[in-house]
Amino acid sequence: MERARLTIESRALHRRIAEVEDADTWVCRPHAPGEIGAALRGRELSTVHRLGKSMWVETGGGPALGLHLGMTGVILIDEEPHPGVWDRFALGFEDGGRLALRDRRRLGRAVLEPDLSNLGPDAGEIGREEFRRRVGRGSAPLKARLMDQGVLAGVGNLLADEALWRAGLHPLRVAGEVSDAELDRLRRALRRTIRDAIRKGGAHTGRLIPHRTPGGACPSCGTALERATVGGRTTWWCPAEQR
DNA sequence: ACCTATGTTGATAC
DNA sequence: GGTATCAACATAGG
Repeated sequence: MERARLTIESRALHRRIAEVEDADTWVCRPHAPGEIGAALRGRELSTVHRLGKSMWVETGGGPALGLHLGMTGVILIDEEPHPGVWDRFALGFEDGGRLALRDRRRLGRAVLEPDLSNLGPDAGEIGREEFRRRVGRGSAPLKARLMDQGVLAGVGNLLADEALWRAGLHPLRVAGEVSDAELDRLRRALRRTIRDAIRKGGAHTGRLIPHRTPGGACPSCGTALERATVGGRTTWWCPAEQR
């Protein structure tokens, strides 16, 4: 999502919106077709922000446009519409260019004035004390706690596996029983993981990620990785190094 | 054909 | 209230 934000920041700001493709009522829910268009036509994108996996674009006095990529969404600027039907939402600019949300699975969202009140602080920015307070509590598995967007915004399945592996912490540990020293270690690993992911282009660039597959081994010690469902998501970890 | 998987998240049930 | 489960989407692969 930070990649998408930077793309918009560098290539789409200060361009005037001439038309809006908002006919997909699933991706644009709860808006009716034409509603986003009516609100944004004639506006210019002024600034773009991100909190965790959510992004919003301010439109110089108009309503903010919230964008979410779901699992398969990507932001494209000035690209031709895909031959298929994967462009679920788009802004057409006065200069002839275009900003598109291309999303095969349609789990992404485009919405006016997005509600961000259920999100915790950004996972890459949170301080030590608040991280301890928010993550180190409850009876849920540590990984589930990490991925709870109300606790911490921005950690998805891959990032969680990668950060826990780097920190040497078992995903099934009870969150409330993790020590402060371990939480500090986890926060540092998570920060590093997020920065690396942003720099390299995504959470899939992590070191553990390529090995999250049947027969995969820990890239550090060679032990066969274990797999289970944790927090509803497929989870891989090294039984030798993560405790 | 049927079942599984997926860089997510919301509504719902216990 | 916190936690777990299922459903929403579309596609690919065994």
